[in-house]
Amino acid sequence: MTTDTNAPTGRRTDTRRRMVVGAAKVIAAGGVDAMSLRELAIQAGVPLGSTYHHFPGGKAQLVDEAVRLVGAQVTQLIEDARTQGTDTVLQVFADRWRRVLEASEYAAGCPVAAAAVATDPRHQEVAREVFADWHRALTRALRDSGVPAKRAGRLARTVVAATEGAVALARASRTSDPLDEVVAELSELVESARAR
Amino acid sequence: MTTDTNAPTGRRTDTRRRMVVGAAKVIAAGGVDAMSLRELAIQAGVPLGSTYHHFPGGKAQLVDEAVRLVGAQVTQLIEDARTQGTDTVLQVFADRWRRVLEASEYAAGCPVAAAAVATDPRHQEVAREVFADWHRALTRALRDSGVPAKRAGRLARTVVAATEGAVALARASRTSDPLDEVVAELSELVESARAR
DNA sequence: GTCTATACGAAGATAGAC
DNA sequence: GTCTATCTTCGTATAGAC
Repeated sequence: MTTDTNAPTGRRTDTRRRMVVGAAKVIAAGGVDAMSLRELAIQAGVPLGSTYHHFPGGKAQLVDEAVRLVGAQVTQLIEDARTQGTDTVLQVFADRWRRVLEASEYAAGCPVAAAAVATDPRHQEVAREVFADWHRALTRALRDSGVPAKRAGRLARTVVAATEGAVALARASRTSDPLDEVVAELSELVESARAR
Repeated sequence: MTTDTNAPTGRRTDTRRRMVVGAAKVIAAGGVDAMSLRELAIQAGVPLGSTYHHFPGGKAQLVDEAVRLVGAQVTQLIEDARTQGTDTVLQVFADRWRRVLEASEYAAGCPVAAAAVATDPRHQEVAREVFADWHRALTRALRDSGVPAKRAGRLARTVVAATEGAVALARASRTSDPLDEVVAELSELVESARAR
């Protein structure tokens, strides 16, 4: 039963997830305000009313879940790169956003950043938690690659900030050049932090 | 006549500017979508209909003017610091945003970044131009302070990206710590770029 | 020329039929 | 439990009175 992927319950579960994924995409492209439950329900092929069955907390809940989902995915990405001893965690992190940018022709960016600049403090809090997760994971990765513990935290924060900023610049200029340039400079910075 | 600050025409001109300044603040706090012409008109003490007399292009025009205004102010700030030989252009740029963050208790950020992630390509284009202005000014400043010409452009881009990203992180965490950390790292980077 | 009143659409959310 | 129809509010924009 539970292995039957065509079962009604299976489809329903899939629908719920598709709504969260769809929400993440719309938020990444236009911010929290641009995400309409109506349009999202239409795109997912479910009636508007059903949205409140799956998400009793309404729009706020859906937004939070979407941001947390992307947040967890990226945290995992960083963790995987770290445990595999990849010494280019920078690249892994930046490439994730490069793919989002290119796949959307620079229309979409980072949904966590969108939540960070939302008016609702609730969404900002979620963004804070996700950024903190990324920061922790990146700090560990930098320490693993030889950056002194005292410096790693500050450097990891800069990696998150610079990359997020580069994504915004890339959207404005419709080029991934900002991301390339920032990664190059961050690499220099990490290298010099390792040396001393 | 033109020096009479209490003249009706004087007040009108002031009203128009106040609307642009007010728009910039709302955009900085909640993004382009959060800026309502209704609320803005109320706050400025003018009827909603008058908005379209001052800004025939409607909301889009007001948004663009607001973003360009802040953009020009910051460009001037960088230029002033450069011509006065300030070797901490980084600090001047970052402090500008630190003030915005603290004055709003971390509710407001950069309106240009907000335009960069807007759905309307028109606003993104304005953001691109403003970012380009800042980039040019910062590149010149870095060259003046001894950074090789070939490196200065890349480094300036990183300064803009990292600072903008730090503002977003600061809003999420309701602390200016990210800005401090990023400025510290950027200073190291500039210093090392000067040395070699 | 300045402002009042309103048109028109879309948003989030819910009530209630089935 | 699932979906239809609707309520209320707020957005941009405009028509037309003064």
